[in-house]
Amino acid sequence: MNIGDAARASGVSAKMIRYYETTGLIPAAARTGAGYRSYGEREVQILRFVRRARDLGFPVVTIRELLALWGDRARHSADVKRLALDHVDALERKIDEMQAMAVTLRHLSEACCDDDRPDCPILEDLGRSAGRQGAKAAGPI
Amino acid sequence: MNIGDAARASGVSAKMIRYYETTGLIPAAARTGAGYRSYGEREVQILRFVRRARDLGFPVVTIRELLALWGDRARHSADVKRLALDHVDALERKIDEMQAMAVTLRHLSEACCDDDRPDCPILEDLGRSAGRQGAKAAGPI
DNA sequence: CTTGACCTTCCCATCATGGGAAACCCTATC
DNA sequence: GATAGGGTTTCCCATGATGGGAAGGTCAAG
Repeated sequence: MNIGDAARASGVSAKMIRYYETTGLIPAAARTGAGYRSYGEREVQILRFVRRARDLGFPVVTIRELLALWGDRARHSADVKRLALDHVDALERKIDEMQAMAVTLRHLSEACCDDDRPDCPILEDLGRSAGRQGAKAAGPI
Repeated sequence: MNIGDAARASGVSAKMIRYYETTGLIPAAARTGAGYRSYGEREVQILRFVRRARDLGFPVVTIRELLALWGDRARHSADVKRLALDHVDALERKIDEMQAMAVTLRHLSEACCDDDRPDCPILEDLGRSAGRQGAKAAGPI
């Protein structure tokens, strides 16, 4: 199987397969006489694993650990679970941040008259200097 | 005011101020005889605007539009509102994606025995080839 | 005049991904 | 056997927003 077939079979683009190989996430593929990378079912399996983990939002560093555990028959499932739950925590932190942004923006938008007049609470919020966002180091000197 | 003071007063790092200047997001600062960038209240105000917009998750391209509207006394508030609500939509799409990931991972983790045995539904999910994730182009030829 | 803090530009790195060029290879058709 | 088309290789560059750091110039206080 050439890289294009492996890409189609795994859902990982050929570009990314090469990238994963150079960064050591996946082992280097065997080569044909002409230098083409060659893949079998086993390799496609690994690529699918990576693809699925990416779809679940795991960063590549964590996928590296997951792959290692996957290949370790003496693994402790608790280690896998910890990686998964740590990632869930990270996801939830980001979700909370974004929800806070969305709530603020919805509030401001509700108060916006939404017509051809220039008055706009959104711009007023962004432009008001009262926030003193940068005050951490600019406090009373 | 030098760039360091402007950074402290606005909450935008000196590095980012220079970056915003080179990308044209903010106008080039005036220079002292020695070539130092010089900032006044007006410029700090702009930087705070950018900072607040970044905190609300707006991408820089959109901040560019927001800044233009901010400076346009003939603006229509509806245009601002549209930018804000489009961004809320984008946030919500990402939130939904991440929540789906978190839900899947929590389900899998609940089923994980969480001890020193190797059996793990998380790895089983990642490794199962039944998914055929890459099947879009690999279907019946 | 020295010292330390500040400023300048320039380059590099992140993270995961894509685009594109130049060269090479393989297969099918003529 | 020649040619065309599509696949593959490596290499370089770009993204977006941010930080790190080096080499060198500047300013203000002592």
